[in-house]
Amino acid sequence: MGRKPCCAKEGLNRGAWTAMEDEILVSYINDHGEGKWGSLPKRAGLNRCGKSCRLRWLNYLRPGIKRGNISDDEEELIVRLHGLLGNRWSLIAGRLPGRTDNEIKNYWNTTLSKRNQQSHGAGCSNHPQAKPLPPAPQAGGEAQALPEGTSSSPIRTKALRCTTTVLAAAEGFHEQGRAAPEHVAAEDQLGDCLSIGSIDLDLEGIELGFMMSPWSGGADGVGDQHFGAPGAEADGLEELLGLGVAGGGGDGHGGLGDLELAWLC
DNA sequence: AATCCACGCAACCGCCGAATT
DNA sequence: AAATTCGGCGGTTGCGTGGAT
Repeated sequence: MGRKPCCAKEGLNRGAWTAMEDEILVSYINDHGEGKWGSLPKRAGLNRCGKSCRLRWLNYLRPGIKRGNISDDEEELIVRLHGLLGNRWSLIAGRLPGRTDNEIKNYWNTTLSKRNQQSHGAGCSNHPQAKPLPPAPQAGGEAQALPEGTSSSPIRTKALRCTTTVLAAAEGFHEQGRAAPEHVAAEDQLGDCLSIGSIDLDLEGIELGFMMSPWSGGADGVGDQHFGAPGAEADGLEELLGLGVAGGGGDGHGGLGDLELAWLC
């Protein structure tokens, strides 16, 4: 499909934003609201591409952004969510109010991935950090993750890049010769490295029920504020992850639509 | 004091799916 | 139905900074 490349236009400012540009962008968005990023620069009088404006706003200028000083609780939550979701930074960020996907991605790449590497080889403990990083979910990657000759019918709600975790569970069932499991206990498949809880898939009703195990809650409640009481039954992934519930800081990230479930049939 | 190097972070790039034409 | 546009995401790059030599 033909598509003009963003930011290809010559003469646009690139690189670090100036205070003046920030001011113009904030002022414009305060007056006119977000959106229409493609035409925003022109309307606002910014010599930037729309994507650049969007990125600047979402990651740095938006109200409520927290910068730096990632707490231990936030860090643990990042690690846990990364173990569950892989490199789904926007989803992870949606669980950390005030944090952006870019910041979490950077934090992971600079800090946590190193720590993960250091602890690699120490065996699979109860901590996901001790587990090798899951392969980054790639577009269409779920298909190749399935055994040959296996057809899959993913519930593809929005994101193609998928939850490797759930697929891994499905794979495990395939290996057990169960073509169409009625119930998938993800915890069994994932081992205690991911003590997220058990996942029940009712394929007939395409209903999901989750029994959650305790998440370590921190002093500020980051770890458990969205997940309900331990053992409580949630209504699905959305509640499990707190996606779309309480807005996750209202940044528009996350949501059940971002998740994909796959099963073998 | 000067240079080198490693690290962290901000920003860019390319791709994708959804929405629109 | 096909083409195009838009918004969004994750991976990667490159610059600035601080520490080591």
